[in-house]
Amino acid sequence: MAGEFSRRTEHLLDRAEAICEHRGAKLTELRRHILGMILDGASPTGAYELLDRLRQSRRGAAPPTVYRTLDFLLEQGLVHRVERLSAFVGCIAGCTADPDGASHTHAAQFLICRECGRVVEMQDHHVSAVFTRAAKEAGFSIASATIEAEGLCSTCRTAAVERARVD
Amino acid sequence: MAGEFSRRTEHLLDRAEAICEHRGAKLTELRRHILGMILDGASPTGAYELLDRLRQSRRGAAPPTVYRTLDFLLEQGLVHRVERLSAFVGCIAGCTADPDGASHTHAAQFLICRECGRVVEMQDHHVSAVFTRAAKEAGFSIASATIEAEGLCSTCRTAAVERARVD
DNA sequence: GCCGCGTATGTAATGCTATAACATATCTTA
DNA sequence: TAAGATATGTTATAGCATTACATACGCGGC
Repeated sequence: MAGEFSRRTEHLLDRAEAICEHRGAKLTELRRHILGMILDGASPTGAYELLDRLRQSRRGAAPPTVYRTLDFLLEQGLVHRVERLSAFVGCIAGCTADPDGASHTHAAQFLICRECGRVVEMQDHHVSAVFTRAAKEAGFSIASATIEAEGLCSTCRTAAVERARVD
Repeated sequence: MAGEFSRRTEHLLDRAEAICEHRGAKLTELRRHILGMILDGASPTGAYELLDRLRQSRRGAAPPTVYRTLDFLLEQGLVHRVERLSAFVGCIAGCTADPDGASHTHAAQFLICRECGRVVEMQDHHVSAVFTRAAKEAGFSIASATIEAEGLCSTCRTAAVERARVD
């Protein structure tokens, strides 16, 4: 089964496995397989798409198979959920963290282009820090944050401006 | 039908109606009814809960009835969608905006308490501004942003600390 | 070794959220 | 009043997620 994923993905999987082990958690074959599919994907992947692909090698796979695995990966900070897409992406920071490091949560922001559908991930610490601080001032302690936006990526914005100019 | 909602809600509905009219949009009876239910609710309301309540007065109501109306209200900036809850809350800023004012979008942040389920809405301009600027630096222009968090509200946090102390 | 327990996965059914596609009604304005 | 635009009704279906219970697997203590 080795070589099933890209070299980069396999490398990340190895690191993720080491991180889990260090935490007393197990990146089982199933979990590794699903994390691999997510990491290998160019864009966020839906649970049922993961299920379809999983079924190619695992006959009896059903929704709980996938959702339980996703819960595990989310808990371990190995993947993010993009709320607006109900889809999942790998968390590179989570997969490459120092096993001795403390926190499991890696703040990320997602930008979704309306036009081309592409999703850009940002890891702007300042953005999450400002939000965390504002929440704290309201007496609220954040366990996990969702920061996402829909709009136009630079390419599509340029194209839109161009179209407007021609009209 | 007047007096169906709280005084405050009826007032907001009147303002929302004026705003729509000024924009050349119509806050029809159906739209007013659904917006009223949302504004009257203490916490975010799901589409199917709105549907159930709507059916008490409108026999043939079906999911599209509600979702189309929600689309309209979202477009007009009269309600927000809380992604993590798949639920809707009224946008006070949107309902009380100056009809001559420009933008329809009012940036809001939502804090959802894990313990008590309560949802706090913040309108911290700085938070959204920082996010918008960070996105812009990545070449991305934001049309609409989602900024939400799950965690503990001040009350539940205090209670949790108390419990920990006793143990 | 094997028993018991905790963890992980299999399996079937169901619930919740949202949209597609087409029909009908209402409103506007020329 | 006819024509077009907007709003709503109606039926069906798609997509996302969970519940509940059964089975298998791994591992420490006896």
